[in-house]
Amino acid sequence: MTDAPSDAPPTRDRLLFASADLFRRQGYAATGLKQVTAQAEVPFGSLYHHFPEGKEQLGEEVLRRGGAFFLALYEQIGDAAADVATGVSDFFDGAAATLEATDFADACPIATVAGETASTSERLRQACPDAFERWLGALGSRLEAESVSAPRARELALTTVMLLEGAFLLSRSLRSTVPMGVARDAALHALRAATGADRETVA
Amino acid sequence: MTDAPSDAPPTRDRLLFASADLFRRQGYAATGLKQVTAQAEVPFGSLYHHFPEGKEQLGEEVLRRGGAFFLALYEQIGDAAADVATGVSDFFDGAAATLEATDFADACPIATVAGETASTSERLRQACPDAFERWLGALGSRLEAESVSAPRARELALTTVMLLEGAFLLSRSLRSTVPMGVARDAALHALRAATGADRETVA
DNA sequence: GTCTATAGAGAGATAGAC
DNA sequence: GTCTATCTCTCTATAGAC
Repeated sequence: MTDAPSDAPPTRDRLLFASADLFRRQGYAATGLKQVTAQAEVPFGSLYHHFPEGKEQLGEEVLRRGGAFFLALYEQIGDAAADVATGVSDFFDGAAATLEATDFADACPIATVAGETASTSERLRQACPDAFERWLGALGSRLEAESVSAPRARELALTTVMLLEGAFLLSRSLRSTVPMGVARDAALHALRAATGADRETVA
Repeated sequence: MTDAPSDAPPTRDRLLFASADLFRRQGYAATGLKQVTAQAEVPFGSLYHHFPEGKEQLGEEVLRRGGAFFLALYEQIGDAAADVATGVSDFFDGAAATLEATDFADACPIATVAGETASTSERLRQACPDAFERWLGALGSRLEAESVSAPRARELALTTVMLLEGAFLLSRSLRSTVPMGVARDAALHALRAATGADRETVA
């Protein structure tokens, strides 16, 4: 009942939002908690009130929120699209637009931290496959709804997510949206071949 | 002439080797120079003798060496393979075997640092596209030698590298070589379609 | 050139006033 | 529950003996 009648964004959310921004751009280790509280405009001590387990708890919640955010974004775009392939294509286009608009800073909300912590923090590592699996499940379900077999749907979902993650890395590194566009086309080609839009070119 | 008659691995190389190992596994920011010198079994002060510009210089050289190492590895595997698609498949299989042998710690020599520093250090960021471009050039050249047009060769090379990077991230995160295997199959399919091995299934 | 000791800054975490 | 001040530790980097 502490924040029931509150109006402005709650302190805890401001901390999560600032952390998500900094972790995604700079990585987990390079981001200091002082920097987080400064950007969130929150007194330093409040961080340990809302996240008593410290930086690792904050990191885990940021990963879970980031994963859920990307999932929701995909579901929204997927719902609006005519078919799975179109939805995926739209998602890649949106990612390219965001990269360009943010000077190639805002990419995947979990990739940078996932790479840093895969071998160093079991708690943070575990949060990443949890997010990835939800993405894979969402994409796979839509593919199965378009008559793709379950094993093939899983392969296609994995391929799509890997292309997306690879495209984020190369686009950020090369400072160009060309990789993202090429990845979109590659994903589109694989999905259309499996879902029947290009059925005539396959056996 | 200081290290001319030396036999054991030179100090400078030991530092680069240890740094490459730690940066790849933990990331750049999470790795301390104390940890580097300890693992290299080199006195701390020697680091600044060999790398007077400090951590950033060390990071840059590690990225350049790592990129060259992966290029040489691919060229070696590519030379031994019957065609481009087979060489790429062998490379992915080798990556999967290494991941499994190192408990999913040893993946791409530059990906982790590339993600961390893409938006924070222009010096380190720049070293990554330099490496990526050499990989893309090597793969593209082999594709052109198999009669693929230059623009299409570039697209296929990009797709292959993005699948590889995405597979490294997913495989490390999920602690499974399944993503790497799926990425190999996806790359194989795209390459075979373009180089003619499956010509009958394409227009 | 090799190596030790330390400077100075900043990290994560905490105690305790309010 | 909010916020300030500080503790301890570790970081990068450097000075200077050998």
